[in-house]
Amino acid sequence: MRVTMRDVAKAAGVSVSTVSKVVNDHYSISRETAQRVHAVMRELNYYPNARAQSFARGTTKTVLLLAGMAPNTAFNNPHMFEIVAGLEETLRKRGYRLVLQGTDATSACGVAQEVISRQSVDAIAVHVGIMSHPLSALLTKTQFPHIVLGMPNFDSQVCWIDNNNTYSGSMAAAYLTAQGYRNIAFIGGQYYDLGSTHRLEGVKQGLAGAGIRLAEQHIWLGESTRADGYRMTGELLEQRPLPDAILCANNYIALGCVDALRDHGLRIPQDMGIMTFDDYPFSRIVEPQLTVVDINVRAMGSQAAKLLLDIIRHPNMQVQTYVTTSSVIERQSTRQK
Amino acid sequence: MRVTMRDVAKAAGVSVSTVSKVVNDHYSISRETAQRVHAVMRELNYYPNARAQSFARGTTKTVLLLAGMAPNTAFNNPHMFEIVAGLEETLRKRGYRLVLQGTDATSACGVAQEVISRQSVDAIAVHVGIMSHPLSALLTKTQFPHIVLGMPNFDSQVCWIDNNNTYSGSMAAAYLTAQGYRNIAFIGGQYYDLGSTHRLEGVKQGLAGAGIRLAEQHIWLGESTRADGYRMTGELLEQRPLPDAILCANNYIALGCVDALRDHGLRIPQDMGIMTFDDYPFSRIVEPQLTVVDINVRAMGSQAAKLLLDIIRHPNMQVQTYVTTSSVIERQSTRQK
DNA sequence: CTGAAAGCGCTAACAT
DNA sequence: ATGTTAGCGCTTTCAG
Repeated sequence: MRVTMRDVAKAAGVSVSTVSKVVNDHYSISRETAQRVHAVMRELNYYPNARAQSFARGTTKTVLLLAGMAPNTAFNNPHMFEIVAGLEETLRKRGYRLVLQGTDATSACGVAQEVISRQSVDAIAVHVGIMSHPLSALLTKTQFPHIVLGMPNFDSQVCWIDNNNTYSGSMAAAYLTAQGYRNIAFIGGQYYDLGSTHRLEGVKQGLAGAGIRLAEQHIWLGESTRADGYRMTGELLEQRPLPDAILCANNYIALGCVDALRDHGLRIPQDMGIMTFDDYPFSRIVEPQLTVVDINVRAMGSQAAKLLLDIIRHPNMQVQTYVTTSSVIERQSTRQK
Repeated sequence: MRVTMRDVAKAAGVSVSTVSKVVNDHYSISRETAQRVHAVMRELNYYPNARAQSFARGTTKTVLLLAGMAPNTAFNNPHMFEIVAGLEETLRKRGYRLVLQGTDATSACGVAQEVISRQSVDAIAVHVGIMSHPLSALLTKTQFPHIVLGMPNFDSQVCWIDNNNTYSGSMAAAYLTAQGYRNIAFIGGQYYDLGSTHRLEGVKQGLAGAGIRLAEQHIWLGESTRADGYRMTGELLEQRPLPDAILCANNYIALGCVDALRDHGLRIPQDMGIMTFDDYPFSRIVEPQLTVVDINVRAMGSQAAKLLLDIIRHPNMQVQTYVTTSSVIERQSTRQK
């Protein structure tokens, strides 16, 4: 039979409540009894039953992550799992566990509803990819401790955290201008792609800071695919004067951009500098390896965990925050000073 | 205040045990009472408290995954997270939850020890990347429900599941011979890389089945890196007669192989066929896109979940099994018939 | 500083 | 078919 607190209490000649206090480092316990009880616990190989603890305490020390996990998600969106890893690590260090639950945008709200009602976890993290209006309403109405990983693309009172894409954009601009580029182009996603839009915004700001204007005919927006990156680059290359560097909003677009430059016989970086965002998945595969603004999404996950634990303590607190975890990684696709 | 079973019982004019039986679909409950109680539950918006359930039942309906999750794991090893997704999906469909815990090979055993003693989960899945002798001993000694994802590279009595790399190897060989290739080479990882070794074994078998022998000078083994793939391909190309196709044990090696062929002025697939294993991460990026034996690791995760649930029911059952979830994806790196 | 005792909300014999 | 009741193992007042 499993050894319980009663067994320890009996063997140590104290009451169960004393054992409980020892387990929980209660201040009122004397050094001697604490030591004695600890010795007995070790001797009997006692470990408190986690289920009983969470029942008695009314908390699970557990956080649920709701995210889309359709087939190939790990391949198509490794960033998400890197955020998860950061989240888990920091939660673990603070005594919490992360439970994973795959779902989609339509059923996420129902799942959250049940989890909240059943009190099976202490808080919920929601990947922005499955956010919806009903879920947003549920979270704000119940005030259940939560955080959304990524800024919702609609107006919402939920707590969220996202990386500061605007800042990353201005970092890219600052880097390129520092390398002497003066005539920069941007190809990216459309208005509903908030990440791309913010990066573009930051690029404009960064360039403005250097007294440079991003010409309208040097901004191309389309789909975030290799194919559309190729197409946009083609169109861009028909403009005169040619830019001296192209900033791609993400890896997929960059991949098409590189293809297009090769097909046009333009050398990187001699004829054209290339820079993009995120160090994955392709930036190190293409020839030449790409200079990027790397975004440490794991750090963002870690930050999300910290915020979430704060929110658990203060459930009515609202946080909506950008974190900056980016840095430039200089490679061969831009000319070095 | 939260609504409990007592409230439901009172409002429905029945006892708590009846409510409990309704909640659990006990056979002894009449249709009428079941309906009435359900109605009350809905009206009061009652959901059973998960913590109390798991305390009273003595089970958590939860599985723990122990895996290495150091920074960049999601980028370097997306396969692992795809397995996780498959595991989670199937567990969820059967009423179980997956909790994630990052750890490393040295601390994994202690973590497992504590989890088992505290009974905080019903079973453990362990990624083979963090397996160790002590952990193996712990799992076999305690007979705690577990499954190792991947075959341990040492002799062990633990339960494990792995994909059938030997079979995948023979599939590759069968495909290449069917396309008319007759003089095939293999470049892969060294003996301790079990995946590569098994693939090679399968390739030999498959070729033998077609009456072809894999010549010793056409087998090169090294590190699983782009650089070593490049090196091995270079050495291979000094052999005469040249092979008509090269099988690469994985994407990293294939990447270097493609580089080397390009540098030697050999066209793919006109001068040399290329084939590799796994559809990620690079097989679709390189020019031309690579024909591969795709291994559906998500299906393996799903299979692992099913086995684990069996093992929970029969804790003394031992399973050590290979699953075959692979298929050939024909692309442009091999000549088509 | 320590102990007694009342729960936490549900499950599962057992009785009716 | 339904109800009674004794736990599950720990936490947490409240007395002492």
